Amino acid sequence: MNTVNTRPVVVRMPPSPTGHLHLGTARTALFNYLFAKKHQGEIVFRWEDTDKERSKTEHETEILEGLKWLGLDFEKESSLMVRQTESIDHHTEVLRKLWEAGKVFPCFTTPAELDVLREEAQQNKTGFVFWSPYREKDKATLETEMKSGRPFAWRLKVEQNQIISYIDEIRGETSVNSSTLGDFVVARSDGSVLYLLANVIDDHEQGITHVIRGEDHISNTPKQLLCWKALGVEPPIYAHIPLVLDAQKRKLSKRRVEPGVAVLVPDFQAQGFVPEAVLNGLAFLGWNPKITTDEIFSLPQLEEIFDLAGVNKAAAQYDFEKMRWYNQQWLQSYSETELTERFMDWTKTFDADNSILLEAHKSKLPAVLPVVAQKAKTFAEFYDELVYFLEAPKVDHEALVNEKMKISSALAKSVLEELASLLQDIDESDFTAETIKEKSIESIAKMELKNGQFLSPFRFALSGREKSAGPFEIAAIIGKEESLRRINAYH
RNA sequence: GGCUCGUUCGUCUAGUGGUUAGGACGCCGGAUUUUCAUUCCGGUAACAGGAGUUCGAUUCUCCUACGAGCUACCA
Repeated sequence: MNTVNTRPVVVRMPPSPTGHLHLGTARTALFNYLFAKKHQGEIVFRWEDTDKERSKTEHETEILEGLKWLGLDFEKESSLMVRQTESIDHHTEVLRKLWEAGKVFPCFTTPAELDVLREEAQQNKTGFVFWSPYREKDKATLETEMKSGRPFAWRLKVEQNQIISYIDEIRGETSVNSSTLGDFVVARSDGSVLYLLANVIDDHEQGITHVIRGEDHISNTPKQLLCWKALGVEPPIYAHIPLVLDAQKRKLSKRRVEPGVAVLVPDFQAQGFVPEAVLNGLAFLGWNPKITTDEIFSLPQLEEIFDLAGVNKAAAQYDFEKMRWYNQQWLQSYSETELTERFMDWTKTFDADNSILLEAHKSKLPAVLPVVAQKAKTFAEFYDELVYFLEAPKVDHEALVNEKMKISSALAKSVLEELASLLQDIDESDFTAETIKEKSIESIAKMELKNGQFLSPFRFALSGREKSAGPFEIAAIIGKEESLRRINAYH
């Protein structure tokens, strides 16, 4: 299955700057990047910007920046960065040579006529295959026809009834009969070359050895192989990676996904994912290292173990929950200071309102954030969990009462009084979660209470919540003075 | 409709001509915890169907079913 190829590896990354940075695009970029790294190869980054209507520079920026955020710095890593529009003249030149060589021909069948034929094929329940009546006309006739100004399209003269087969690095051998292809269009009348051919010309020009792209291009491959043949050069190795599907098993698209589910790289940024996690999750969508069951890998580690053989054939359904899990794993792997730094950076751009408050409490964050990271999976969920560390909750006497736990208003009051003196007695320097816990247990025994009867009012007075981080941790983090202030607020 | 590709727990996947078909997410239960979460332990659940090859097929072959992609003078 391995095609012997002694040339140094050259892959390419050819995005169209016509939209946002989609998960699928990012994954294709990742796989190309990893493959190149693994084989000490080169990367050609090519903007396929020939669609002038839809190509936008802001998309270019977003795509490049988004990839860079993920850790894939193509500006730095690419041996060549080009725009397809720069080679338009060259495309036209190649087309002219193909015409001279009799590989392509002008076809004067009009779009309207083609529509009729398509309709017919549809009704006869056969595939629409078009063999142009102009394919066998002699050159001189066609030349004069062209000069007449009649509109035409350039078509490749496809040999009939030929088996076109190739070995896909991921799927093995696949073959198609050229009879199902017909003479397909490769350029417009004005000589502007279409994707199918332009792509091949560029790949050739740039010495691409491996084309790693999405499965949605699989049916283009036989046609492109024919283009390579017309050019008279050896084609590269093709590898088609499986599609990413949504919950309905359709090609993943931002539009069809449930609200809150991130699909575009900017979505992940806004929700407070860390790039390592997104990249990690992306790598495992349709790929598996096989030699281990570990699933947490950094980019450098992936560079080591990545192998096209580990890429799956079947399309993979996208699971946002698992992405969130990857994020939590990464969040928990950071040191206090790193977590704080990353979180603060994130709030500055994505949560500016709270950023100011957080900045004011910055010194507390290293202690608070690791606790928060146990509960929240993304930065966007952090604030809600850490706000009570920073600001005193509202006093609410009634919420202290809990019939189920047998906490009466009077009991709550005495618990908080006990707590106040308990905390007061602990020395500032010894105000740790452990000590507070120790003393609390003594008080619980002394008052002959159940743990919950004591700790529930404790938790609520500090956090204003029934569910929160542990009261000992909160107290230790906010400190003696603030803890007492919150408890005494109930007097 | 035509062409092409694909099919192992709900999801991502490992795996082999003979395995108790393994791991992860999710879910459920238990332990720890005052709670939620974390952590630890345990559980749930899969080889699409049929035929063939074979002593034996989840694994090899064929057929069917289902799914998806493509089907532009877009990329």
